[in-house]
Order: sequence, then C-alpha cells, then structure tokens
Amino acid sequence: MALDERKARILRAVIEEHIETGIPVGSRIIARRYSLGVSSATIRNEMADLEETGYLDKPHTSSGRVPSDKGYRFYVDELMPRRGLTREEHAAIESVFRSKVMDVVSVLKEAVRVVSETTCYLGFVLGPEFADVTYQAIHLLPLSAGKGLLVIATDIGFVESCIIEVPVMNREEMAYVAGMLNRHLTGINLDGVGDRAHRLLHEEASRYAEIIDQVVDFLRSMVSDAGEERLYVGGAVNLLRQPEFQDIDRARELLLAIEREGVIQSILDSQSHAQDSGIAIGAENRLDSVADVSVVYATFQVGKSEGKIGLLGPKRMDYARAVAIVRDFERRLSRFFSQDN
Amino acid sequence: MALDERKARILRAVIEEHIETGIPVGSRIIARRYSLGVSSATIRNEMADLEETGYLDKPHTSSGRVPSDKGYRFYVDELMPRRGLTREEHAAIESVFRSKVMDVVSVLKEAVRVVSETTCYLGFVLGPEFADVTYQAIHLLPLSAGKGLLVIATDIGFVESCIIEVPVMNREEMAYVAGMLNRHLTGINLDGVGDRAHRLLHEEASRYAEIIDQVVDFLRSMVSDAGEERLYVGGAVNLLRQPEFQDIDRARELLLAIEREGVIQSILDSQSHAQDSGIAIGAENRLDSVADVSVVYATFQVGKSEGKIGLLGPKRMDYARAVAIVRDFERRLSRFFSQDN
DNA sequence: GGTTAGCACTCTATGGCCAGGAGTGCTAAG
DNA sequence: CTTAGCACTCCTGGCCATAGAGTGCTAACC
Repeated sequence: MALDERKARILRAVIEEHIETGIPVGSRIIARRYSLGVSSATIRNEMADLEETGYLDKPHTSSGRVPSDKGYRFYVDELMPRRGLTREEHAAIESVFRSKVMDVVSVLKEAVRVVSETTCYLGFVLGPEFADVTYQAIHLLPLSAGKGLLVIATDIGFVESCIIEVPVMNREEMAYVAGMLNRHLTGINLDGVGDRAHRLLHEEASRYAEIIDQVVDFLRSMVSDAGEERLYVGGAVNLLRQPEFQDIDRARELLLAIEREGVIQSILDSQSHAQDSGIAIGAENRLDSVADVSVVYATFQVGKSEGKIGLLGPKRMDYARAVAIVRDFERRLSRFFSQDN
Repeated sequence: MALDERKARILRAVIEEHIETGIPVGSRIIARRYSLGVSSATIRNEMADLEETGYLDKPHTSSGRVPSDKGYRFYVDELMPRRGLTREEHAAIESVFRSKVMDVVSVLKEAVRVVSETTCYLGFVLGPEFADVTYQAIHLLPLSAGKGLLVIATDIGFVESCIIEVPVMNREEMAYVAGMLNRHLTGINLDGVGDRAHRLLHEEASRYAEIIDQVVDFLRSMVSDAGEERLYVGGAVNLLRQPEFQDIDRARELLLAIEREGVIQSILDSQSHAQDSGIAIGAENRLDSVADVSVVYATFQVGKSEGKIGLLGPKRMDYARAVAIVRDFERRLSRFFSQDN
C-alpha cells in the first residue's frame, strides 16, 4: 500500500493545498503552484490513481480532489513535516505559565484558551483523574448555622470544596473533627480512601458519623466524576470562523454533541488504547457527530495521574501546527505539574 | 405618551405574535388570531399610528410590523403578564439545589446551565466581588520542593487557591507560617487586608516576607479580578437555535464580543445605577455588538456582597418567561447564600 | 367620526433558466 | 510514459418572472 515517490509528493501537495485554501484542488493548481516537473495531465492521471486507491475523494464528477480520511492518515503518519513553533506561538504559550499567581485550574483554562486562539480551533483539557491522587489536607470550617465548608487539597495542587451539613458545634469542636479527619486520611490514595475512612472513623467517632459520611460521599464524587467536571472546553467561537462551519446546522449539531453528549471524552476514551498522544481523523472516531472533524491530543503527567490537552477542528486542519502546539503544551504542563520543577 | 386601550391591546398582540413566530406580523394575522373585535383594516390603521409614534418598525415598505426597542420597553413595563413557572421549569431549577455535595462554583455553573436550557438563550452568572467578603481561613501546604499551595476560604463558601514559591522549610514550619497568617488576618474584610497584612507581618516575621508578599498579591488579585474570573457564561449553543442567529456572521460577532470584550459585564455595569433586577433591550445598552439582543438579569445577595444572574437572548425574547426564571433563581440563590438557611 | 371592504401598489422570496468556468477523463500524438 | 487537446460534467452566479403577503388609500357604511 506504500505510494511511490511521485504519488506521495502529489498527495502531499494536494493535501497541503487543500488545507490552505479549503476548496477542492485540481490538477492545474498543483502543476502550477508546486514544481513537480510534470504536466497537469500527468498529475491528473496520478490523482485518478490516488482516488482509486482511496487516498483522495471527489465531491462530484467534475470537481477537484479532496483528501479522504485515509489520505489524511497517510499524510500525518508519513508526509507531514515536523515543525517548530513560531515566535508568536511560543510567546503565547509562554504567557500561560508566567503569571504571578497561578492556581492549577486557571492554568488549565488558560491553556485551553491559548490552544484555541493560536490554532483557531476548539481547545480542550481533560484534567487528571483523582483516583491516583493523594491528598494533603482536609479542612472543615463553620459557614453558617448547620453548614460547614469542607476543603480538600490534593498533592498536585487541586483544591476541591463543598458545603456540607454539620450538627451545631463550636469552632474548637469543628477544628477537632478536621484534625481527626486529617490524622486518619492524610496521604492516602483517594481511590481507596472510602472504605478506610468508613471503617476507621465509624468506630472511633460515631458522633460525627454524619459528617464522615458526607466527606466520604464527596471523596467518592471526586474520584468518580466521569469527566464532566474534569473537562475544560473553550474557543468554540473560533470554530465558527472555519469555512466548514459556515453551515450553521452543522456547527450547532457539533457543538451540541460536544456540550451535551461528551463526544470529546468518547473520542479520548476510544483512542486511549496505548498512546500518549494521537490524532483521530474524521470517521476514525466512530461517532457520526464528529465524522468530519479531527482531534489532536497529547497526554501530560500530573504526579501519578495524567491529563490530556488537545484541540478539535475540521479534518482540513493544519496538522503540523496543531501537533507542534499540543506537544509543546504537553511538555510544559508535565513540567508544571512535576514534583521537581 | 400613554396608549389608549385598543392601541395597547394591538401592540401587545403584535409583540406576542412576533415573539412566538419570529416573523414580521401583518394586520390580517392579528385580526384572525386575536379576537379584538375589529377588522384588519382598523388594525392596519392603528398599526400605522403605532409606527408613527415609534412603537413599531417596518423592515421594508410592504411587510408586516416588528416591535421597536420602544415597543418592547413599553411591553415589558406595562403589558407583559407576570407568569409563574411551569412544572418543568420548577423542577429544573429545583434540581440545581438538590444535589448532595454542593460547592458554590458548581452551583453557579449549574444555575447557568439551567437558565440557558430552560430558556434556550445564553445564561450567565456574575459571582460576588470579594471586596466585601471576609475570609475564614488560610492554609499553606507543601507541594513540592520550593512550591507551596495557598488556600483561602471565604465566609461565603468560595475557596480560592494558588501555587506560590516558598523557601525550603519543613512541614511544621509551614504550619507555623499558616497559623501566623491565620491569627493575623482571620475575619478581616479582604478589601483592606493588603495594607494591614503588609505592615503587621513585615515587622513580626520578616523571614517570611516573600511568602507574605505573595499572599498579599493573591488577595489583591482576588479582589481586583475585574470580572473575568467571576463571570460564568454558558449555553451559547442554544443561541444558535434562535432564528435571528441563523446568520453565522452575526452569531460569531456576538459570541466573540461576549467572550473577548466582556460585553456582558459592560451591560451590567451600565445598568447598575440602582436596580436589583432589570431588562436591557437592544440599543438601550450602548454597544453596537449587542444592539439587537436583550439582557434580563437579577441581583442575588451573597453575604454582604452580591452576584447577578441573567440571560442574553434576541430582542424577540419571551420576556415573561425570562423574568420568571431569573427572578426565581435570584430568590433561591439569595437563600442558598444567606447565613441562615 | 370611526369602521370596514376593496383595490392598486410595493417588496420579498422562490424557482427556473442560462452562461461561464473549472475540472475531469479519454484519446492520440510525442 | 508523458503530454496536448477536446468533449463532457457539474457547480455557481446572475437574471427574470411569478406568487404571495402586506400595506396605504379611498370610498362606502353604520
């Protein structure tokens, strides 16, 4: 199935031309703009072959060619140049990590924003699962009569909080309860914390069973949060600038599917059989709603857990740039979250 | 400028018809669908008067009428029925406050989602400013060598965190620093905390000056955050379902203005000369980018501070429903944040 | 005087039609 | 194997005619 040199060159030219212009590309254009040393007729023949072998498609009988999924796949695997970052891209990415006060969620949101802005596609980050995370500290603060604020900080800088119901108690008593929770649960993997907390604390302090139950509930919800809470999506507007989303119905359906049906998680899940990073092109991800978009993502390390950063755009995407940007973010985020930066 | 009974009835009919169908409405339709007891010719005459006095507009010479900003204004001030919530709306709103583990940010985000879903417009919440807030506790936790996690909990259940640089110290020392910060700053209005912290702590503990500086920076950034961080927007997709946003350029420009130029804050700011709730119709808010949309909002109490919840939709909006939903949310959010719920 | 029927007029939206242009596939010559 | 030439296909955009909705005006009516 390997292509000979010339076919590959032509395929690459067609794809890059199409990526740039967005319209079907004909043999004349290729002959003129790319100096391949052959005439348009020859290119025409080669393009016919490429169509027959499935690398190119034709929207209709007498129009130019458009890359097929298989064509894009071959391109990203074999033909695509590895490029670096432009000065602007570099600066934009840099800025995410240079703000003075940084909380992890803001950094992730900023990353999404910058990914989207620099590429003009839709950016996303999937935060780390909490299953592999240990927490540093748990705090319980009086809020108002009958309400307490539960704060849990993990070892990777994520802080989660929620409001729970507490029996009336004074500040000291609450501090005592917090201290107790801290002593028994610090440094434990959140995944196993449920059972342990339950057993341990139920015996020692049945007076605070209600509180403990709620703490356990909250810990469970942190772990099991199936992605909704962990996924940050941004820059949908940028997608509307792409010529393929001038059709408002298409655009709406896609955005709906992303917002409501969690297609991004689905794609990442279906991809995750192995690689740290990847590209999912069009129908490669099985969902109809994303049959004509591509996703480029990479996995960054967050302590023992991991997160993903990526972008979603039309199949006609500047893959070289997308990969460069996503990869760079992956490196920087891994560094940002690493213990020894 | 008051309208006589019949003109008011016709204006109301025109507006409600237009809200429902979205197309310019003619005299025939009004005569047939609304039993006003007069013929289409009479209605035609009245409509001509209403146009002359500025309550109605005509897109072109021989088309039906469309309400003007002035018309909508009169409608919402004088004609609009006060309606309650349907069972479904009630249930949807209820669901926001019934989840077991609630953190304040999730509640606000959920509120945005529900506002948007129930109305099919774009929903938003502007969280409370931190200037009037006092904080409950400050924590400092070791994260990795040279990094610490600063966590600040306010008395209204908001928890903010950030990563700061700390000199190498052991856990006990860090706990001591946290304790010191707590002792000196607990219960103070965040607005004035900067100076006080600075003076007080610089003397007592110059060894920790770097940390204190960063804490102060962070507190300052919490207070001064000009709305970006406080504004939650959601449901932009729903706007794309509205017939007035079938034009993709319009839609894109609007969403861009919302995302990048903060028009929602601008509108709320320009409105805030007084009222707790309000409706800004079309060109009433001075910005071109929102000249053909309306905003309905209400202010809820959060301790001594306040937040706003609202929605943005086409001028041709179901104002009665919008007001009902926004008002209900305002009541519930105020209750949710009140000290004694 | 207010109301209504009738009618001419205006303007938009829709669909068909035609010409122009881009691109292909095929054939035959180099 | 490559290339020039040519007939053919199909999309695109402009143009025109028609249909339809709605208005404003006038004249008749109560």
